[in-house]
Amino acid sequence: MSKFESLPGFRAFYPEDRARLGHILDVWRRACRRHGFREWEGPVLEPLELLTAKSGDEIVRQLFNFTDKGERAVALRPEMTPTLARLVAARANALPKPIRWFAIGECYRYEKQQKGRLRAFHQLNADLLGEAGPGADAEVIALCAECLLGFGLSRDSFALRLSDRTLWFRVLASLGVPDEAAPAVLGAVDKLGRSTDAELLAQVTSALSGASADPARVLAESRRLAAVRSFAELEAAAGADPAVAARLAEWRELLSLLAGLGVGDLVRVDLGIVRGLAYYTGFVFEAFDAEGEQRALAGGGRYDGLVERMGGPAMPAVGFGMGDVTVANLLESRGLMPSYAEGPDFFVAILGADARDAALRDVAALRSAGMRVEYNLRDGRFPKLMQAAESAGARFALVYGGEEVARGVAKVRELASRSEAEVPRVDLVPAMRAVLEEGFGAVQP
RNA sequence: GUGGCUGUAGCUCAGUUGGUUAGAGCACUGGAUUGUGAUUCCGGGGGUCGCGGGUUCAAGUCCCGUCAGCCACCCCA
Repeated sequence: MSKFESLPGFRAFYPEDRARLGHILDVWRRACRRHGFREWEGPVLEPLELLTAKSGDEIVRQLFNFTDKGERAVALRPEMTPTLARLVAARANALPKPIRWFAIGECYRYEKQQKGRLRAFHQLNADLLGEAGPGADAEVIALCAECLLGFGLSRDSFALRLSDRTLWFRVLASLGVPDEAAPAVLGAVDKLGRSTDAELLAQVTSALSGASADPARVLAESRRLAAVRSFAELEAAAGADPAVAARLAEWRELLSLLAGLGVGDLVRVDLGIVRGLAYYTGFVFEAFDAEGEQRALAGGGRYDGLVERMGGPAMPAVGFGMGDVTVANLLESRGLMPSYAEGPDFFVAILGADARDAALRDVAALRSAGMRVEYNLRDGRFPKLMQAAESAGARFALVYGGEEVARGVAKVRELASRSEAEVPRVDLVPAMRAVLEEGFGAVQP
């Protein structure tokens, strides 16, 4: 055991772990590209004030922040959205709209870790900026779904809860809640299932201090709206307020677009989702595990005011984030995590010193042709070498002994079937290319 | 940040009322085996029992502290 341990919440990735992580990142990247999103990347270390500008001073508690040698207050990025806002703001007028961008990067949060939550994790962020209509929301929600379907998850194993902070704001306004008090009331809504009635009433009362609205009525109406689980219930709950009714038209459009994009069956209306974050302004959604643990897998929504607040022009935006830790847990529990070991194409088994020179020439030739080749560094006997080839994860072994070299051939062995064929060494590269493309039959007599 | 549970080999674990030099299986590695791989046999490496202190003739074992992991809160960008 080493004297050193890794820092809490930080992971090291052995090759098999890295292969699993790579699988997740690959699936995300492919899904984003299929949707026409372009990848960007930002700095891991950012000025502290970029992060507090977005989320307020309270988040410093959850940041890896310090003062660097130039006396700058800096922090490891806890997310990528502030960086995105800065990049977009800097070229806002030059970028063709809509902007479809995604990023995959490691992010850091100074929190006490537990299941599904570490201090360093990889996160996918996908954002669509410059389009205010429901078409953008639909596109991003569909992409979120595709980023999970790409793992081979069945359509009933997860779902997307869809809610709407615009609708919440309008309902609260019709109850006499002033705009500036609405986020605090939604903070109470976010805790509906977890706090006692007395605590909730106290929180709403405090949020409404100085306003004319009746806290008990606001709480009761909020409870009713938060219980809405379908669009039909939503229509019924909307009431007579024309501002609320107008919003339902955008709901209809969004639901229709989602159906058109083929993910309508994955969406569940759930007005109980309000997202704690104050900067969300419209539709918000959460992907969650529909079986068993019901854990949250991704979250996002519309944040129309953020780019402007970060110093850019007014720019509508919608996006989501998805972390590797919860996704990995889900795939493991569903048996969907591939356990492929990245083996070489060929294991060259060198039986003796008299064959090594010829074998290494062929190793070099195969490698130059782009094939992945491993070989035994010290001479070994046949059984051990076949074991070594197997445990290396190779599909084929190439056997080099004195006999083969003397006759100018190499022996090709398919490890799984244990069948063999001989190939003249002068034809080795094209023959092995054919084996990889067409299978072992390409060299069998 | 608060609370609960748990720390013995890479992994899963055993270790007696405190008592010799801390063990097993798996894994790794070498040999039996000088060209056809899953068996078998023999050998080897790997532990300051998470770390520090205390009690004791004696601590993996009891006590305190600390760190780490897991879980629940908090938070969830």
